[in-house]
Amino acid sequence: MDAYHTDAWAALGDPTRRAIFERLATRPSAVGELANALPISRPAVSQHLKVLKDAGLVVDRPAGNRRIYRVDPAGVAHLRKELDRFWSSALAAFKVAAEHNEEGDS
Amino acid sequence: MDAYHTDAWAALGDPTRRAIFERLATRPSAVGELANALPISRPAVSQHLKVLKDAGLVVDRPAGNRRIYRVDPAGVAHLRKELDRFWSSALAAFKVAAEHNEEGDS
DNA sequence: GCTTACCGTAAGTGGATGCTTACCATACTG
DNA sequence: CAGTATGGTAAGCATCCACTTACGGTAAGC
Repeated sequence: MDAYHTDAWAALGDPTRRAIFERLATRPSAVGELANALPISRPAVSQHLKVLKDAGLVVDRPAGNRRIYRVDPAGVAHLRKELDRFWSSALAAFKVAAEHNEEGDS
Repeated sequence: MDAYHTDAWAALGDPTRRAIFERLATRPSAVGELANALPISRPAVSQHLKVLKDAGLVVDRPAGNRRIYRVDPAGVAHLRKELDRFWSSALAAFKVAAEHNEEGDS
């Protein structure tokens, strides 16, 4: 339950997917609705949504004729945690290096 | 001064580059040193470093024979800010949707 | 000055990827 | 039951990307 099929980082690495994700965060939408607001075709949006869904970032729910996509809370929390870990591990030693900024190799 | 050549998100989307970045955050290293610790060749590391450098995430400094790469504070701060903006814009409306979680359409 | 170490770049290659059009399945509408 | 709307998927394609080997160029060691 804590392992996702694909990397959320890589999934959001694509600008188009980031745009889709941000738009979904603003408001859950149907596929055609997203495609209408983006400069790409509807199948392309569908494929992007598949990637996002595979990464656990979005979930879909059938709503009559259409299919509503929305941001997945669990995936967001997971990514949030991963980002926090990344930052902490990155900035921890980084701050130490900043202290040695004056001169340390001599 | 606030525009970077390439996307930091996309740069860190690659797992190998994330590993390099984290390792550099832990401790500044030379190219061969990184290549020795990774399952890829030295030129591959060089190319990854070029991408990271282009994204403003790392800086390099010649040290005698070798070339030391380290994390760039400005790039890290920039990415941090961008991530914060992303999260705030994403989670703002997302929280609203969570309140409607009980049931709203029936 | 010659050899060795370190590194960036050029060239080439296999595989991933983002996009398109075409097609099929499902659900609402008359 | 047709006809329309919505969307997932297959097939094809052009591009990008990560990696390799080969080469050139600078700095240290003898």
